[in-house]
Amino acid sequence: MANPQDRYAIIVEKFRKKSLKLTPQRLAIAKILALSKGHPSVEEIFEQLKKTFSTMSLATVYRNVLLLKSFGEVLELSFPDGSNRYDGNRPYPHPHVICIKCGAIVDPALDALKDLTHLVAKETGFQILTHRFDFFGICRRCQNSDKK
Amino acid sequence: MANPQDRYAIIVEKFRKKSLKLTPQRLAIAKILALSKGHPSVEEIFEQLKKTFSTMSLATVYRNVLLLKSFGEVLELSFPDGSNRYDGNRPYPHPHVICIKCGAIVDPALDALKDLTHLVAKETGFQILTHRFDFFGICRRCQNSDKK
DNA sequence: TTCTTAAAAGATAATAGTTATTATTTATTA
DNA sequence: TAATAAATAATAACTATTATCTTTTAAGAA
Repeated sequence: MANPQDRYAIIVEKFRKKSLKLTPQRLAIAKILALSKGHPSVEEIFEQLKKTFSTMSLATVYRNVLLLKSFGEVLELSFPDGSNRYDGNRPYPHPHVICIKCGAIVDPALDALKDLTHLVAKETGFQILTHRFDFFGICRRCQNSDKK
Repeated sequence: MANPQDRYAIIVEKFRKKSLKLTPQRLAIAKILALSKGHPSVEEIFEQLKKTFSTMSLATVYRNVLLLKSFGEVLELSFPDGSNRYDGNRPYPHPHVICIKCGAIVDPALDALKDLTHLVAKETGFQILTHRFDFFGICRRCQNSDKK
């Protein structure tokens, strides 16, 4: 996991370079995404910030997440059930392991992937630009709680 | 690719076993999905069947795709842009290569994946149930047409 | 073949997540 | 401190999918 403070500084610098305003709401959203351990959803970011900003609007969260996505500073993970989760800490494609019971998302180390990309490019003739690798299953905690 | 006729027969048999009616619309949807070379969307299935069934309803396509999905006879591929495509020919998880220009979807042969699943299970403690592997890029045809 | 009926189709309303719009507020710079 | 371009807040609009309800039909029985 990248240092959250470094990621936060990088994102703020991106805003500054593009002469975008550093509003408190915007910075707070950036901070949550830079931490981003739990891969939060827009709704979760919104709920968390309502405590600090009483007038916080859901649209503001959507707007800024969209913006950061367009900068390549946030990775969007959309799931078959329609839900979207975000990673501002590691905004480049990487594999995820998702618990279908509790929704937890874990980043496994899987170095073998680079080789796969080359293999696929060779086999299909595609120029591969990005990828998405997700494993779905049940985390250790949920496996244990099921046994009770 | 599995034999489309076999896949069609399997799906029809599934309907029969569950005492579900074999309506012409239902059978036509099943046939398109059993072929399913191009990984059609609901909209594409609907457009194609309107030619044969003048009163065809979009809801009927959704209803039957949902049904087949619940039987495990169709694999749903949902994409970040919100689009959904379906594979009734190989309804089990397998990797895809998607062209971001023309939307073509190709199934590469990638035997290395089984090992990855075991690796991930070992590393994370998850019980892995399914997965999703997508490579995004530009197909050979679109690479060539760009050069013009 | 005709009759019965449970299920499916068709048409459309409802839903949910996201994006667009507009008036108000605010960060930034001079 | 004032000017203003941009962001926020509130809400309307949009889109893909699902639910509802009425009409039609497949399938088994008489």
